[in-house]
Amino acid sequence: MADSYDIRKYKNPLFTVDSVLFTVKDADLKVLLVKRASDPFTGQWALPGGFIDIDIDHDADMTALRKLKEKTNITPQYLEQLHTYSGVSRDPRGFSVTLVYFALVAEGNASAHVTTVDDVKWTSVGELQDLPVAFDHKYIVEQARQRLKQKALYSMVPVYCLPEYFTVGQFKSVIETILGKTVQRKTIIRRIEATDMLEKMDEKVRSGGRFAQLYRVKPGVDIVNFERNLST
Amino acid sequence: MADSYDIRKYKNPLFTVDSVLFTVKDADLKVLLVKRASDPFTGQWALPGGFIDIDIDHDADMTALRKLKEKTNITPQYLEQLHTYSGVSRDPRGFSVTLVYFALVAEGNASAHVTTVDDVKWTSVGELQDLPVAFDHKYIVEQARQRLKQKALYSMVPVYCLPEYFTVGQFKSVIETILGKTVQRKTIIRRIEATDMLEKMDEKVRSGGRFAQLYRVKPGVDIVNFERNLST
DNA sequence: GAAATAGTGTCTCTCAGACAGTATACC
DNA sequence: GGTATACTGTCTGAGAGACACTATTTC
Repeated sequence: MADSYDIRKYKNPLFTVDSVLFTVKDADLKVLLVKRASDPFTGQWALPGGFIDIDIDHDADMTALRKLKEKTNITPQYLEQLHTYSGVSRDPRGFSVTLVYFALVAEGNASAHVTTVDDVKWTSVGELQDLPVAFDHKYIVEQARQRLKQKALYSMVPVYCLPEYFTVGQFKSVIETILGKTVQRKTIIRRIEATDMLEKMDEKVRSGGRFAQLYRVKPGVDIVNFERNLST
Repeated sequence: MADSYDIRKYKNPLFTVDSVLFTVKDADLKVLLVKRASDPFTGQWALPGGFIDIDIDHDADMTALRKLKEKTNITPQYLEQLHTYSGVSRDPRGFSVTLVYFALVAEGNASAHVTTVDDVKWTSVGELQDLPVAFDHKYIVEQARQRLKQKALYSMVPVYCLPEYFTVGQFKSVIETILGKTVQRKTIIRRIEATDMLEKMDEKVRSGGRFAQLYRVKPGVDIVNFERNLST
């Protein structure tokens, strides 16, 4: 780490914390964007985020959560660091550093506030091309999507796109949306049984045909990884 | 990302870039540490790093590489981001943010300069406990070691701990050192053949018994990942 | 020859993919 | 009954683990 800090010698880069928050709605992967109210890129869409407030935030995780809460009233079910983007050319104001988080939330836990304001919206990642997006945020969303895809291959993370109680069919659908391909229902069930991360509830729920078993994530368990990927 | 920057409102956190540089020497995993010349933690060992110089560095990757070059005269064969550590309590000077890289180098490409100075040294990660280490760097090294271990299970990254030309036996030994367990030679060979990332050289080299085939990483190829882990 | 390391052949085991077959709901 | 979705049984295939076997070098 650094020697004693000399403000005269090192100009400080602009440092911000942003989040790529995904959800799955109607078999479509959505990302949360906010409309910028000030320069640069006023009026364009950008990832929710902002500056660390060192009087409030204990660390950057807290900044990410606080900014999501403030701007969108959402507390994600899953949060991890994606990457830190930096460079002289990604912000017209000069050298900038952005710590980007990658977050997941169930669609039902997310829509209440978002639908009441017009400067925050869920955007289908497929439709990002056509949208005016600020900074390098289009690229960052794509990186996050790749990470989510990878994680869906070898871990249970997609459960964090689901409501508290869910069926195998819903879980399968979320995974298929993330991967962009179908997977064998049998494979999902084998994985659920292998992990011991979920528990069966006492109730079942109607779902078109035969009633479906309800599951939920066991309280307090950690995310489970597998030693073999699903096929790509 | 952030709205317009107001220095009066947001005090800037201290931002630095550090690297955890590993190598494998004599079947032992080593990490590069430098002795601090100034407060805080003067005289203790710390990860090599420092401040971004926004007049020189195009991005933080370049800062990491520049600092390694300046302090240790090493250019790593592999470099990726590990994590960004932040918080109010990890530096006595106040809220700090440190972007930490994870890097690998062959032992032979690394020792020339290091052995001539006494404020830079390779430390066995097993011996870190007994050493006075600054900040949370002990914890960070452990996180980096876990990442390296994971990567060794599902990717070819350990080749970046090897010199340009190497044998299956050397590759096997590096992997075993990183994992702390033996692996089947057959498994290594199967993986080498599956990836097409290495090429056989025309020469063989003596190695105690029968001559061993020399390999090298094909120029320009990317790191290859596998869909199944080695067992842990 | 023995010792040491390199390399091959091949069996087992685990788990994802595939898909047929059964179960239970609604109409 | 028909249709839709839930769930099970079981075969195949890929790749890691294990380990016996052969090959080539030095002594």
